[in-house]
Amino acid sequence: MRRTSFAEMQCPVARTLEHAGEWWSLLILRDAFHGLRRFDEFERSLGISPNSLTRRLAALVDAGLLRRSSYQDGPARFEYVLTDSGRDFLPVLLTLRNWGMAHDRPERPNFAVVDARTGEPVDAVLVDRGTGRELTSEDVAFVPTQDLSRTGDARI
Amino acid sequence: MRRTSFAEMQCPVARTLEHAGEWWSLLILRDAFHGLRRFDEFERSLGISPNSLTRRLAALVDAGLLRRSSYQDGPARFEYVLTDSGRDFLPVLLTLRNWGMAHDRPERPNFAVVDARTGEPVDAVLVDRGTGRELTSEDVAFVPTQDLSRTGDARI
DNA sequence: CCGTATCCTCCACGATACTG
DNA sequence: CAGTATCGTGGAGGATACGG
Repeated sequence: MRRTSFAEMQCPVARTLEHAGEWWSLLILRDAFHGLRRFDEFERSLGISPNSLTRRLAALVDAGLLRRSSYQDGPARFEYVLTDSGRDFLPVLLTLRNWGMAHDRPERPNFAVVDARTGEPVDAVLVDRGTGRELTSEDVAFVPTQDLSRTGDARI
Repeated sequence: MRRTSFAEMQCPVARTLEHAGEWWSLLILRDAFHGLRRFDEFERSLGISPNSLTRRLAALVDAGLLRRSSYQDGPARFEYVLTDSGRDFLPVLLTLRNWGMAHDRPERPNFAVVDARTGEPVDAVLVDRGTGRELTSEDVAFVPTQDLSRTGDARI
């Protein structure tokens, strides 16, 4: 056996890694978030070889992160657009980016609230329901909810 | 050239991928967050072959995410502990996990807000500063705070 | 117990050429 | 333009054996 199947592991991180496939996949998703949709756009942006791109695209479609959508008949043309699942990958990319930037630059990564679909920053503030007081990042921390952490055998 | 060097890319996501190395690396980091430190602990937890583990551990130490720390002389013994950089990877693991869990179960990934000092739940709501509208987890994604990424003992 | 050494396999990726 | 076909390679990872 050459490769342990991450898909069969209980851990949701491992399963995610299985679906995300290879590193190229994440960079393709990143470009998709930037609005790229067509084969040659990805090809030029990434400098990936066309056959590799074909494989990665197919894998992402297969994993349900991208959808292959016809936009022209005659000569059939397709574009690759993010599904909801694919869009849910944005936080992963953002944290990956933050790590990279934190270790390139003096600035540390900051807390940010972004639009779930577009990734655009959202100017929002946390408000305590009881007191009506605004909460800062000094006041609170974010932790996964009970629902998520208490899922039987699901360990990170 | 077999592999494009992600390290040379401008994109911080790509550079992060370069440093994280292979998928095993992320699972090793995950285990490190769970408190594992020794070779055989990782080996048993992951089911990874010992030589692969040696390579991954060395790569993570080389990338500055783990530190190889002697804890015993005589028969020299080492353990592998998270550096600050390694600890900064926690948000990546969390978002990876959230994605995996969101696609296993009906519930969407979410975060709970807790008091930074006591850990007590805080009943708070996100409000858009512009419109005054309350934001739900459907509207926004969270990029964890610096505070969270620095808490070494943060439960995953 | 904590690894290292050898050998091998498999597959992601690149190079190149080709097609409707 | 939007891919597919073919071929070759390097490196991750497993199996196994060995050592301090």
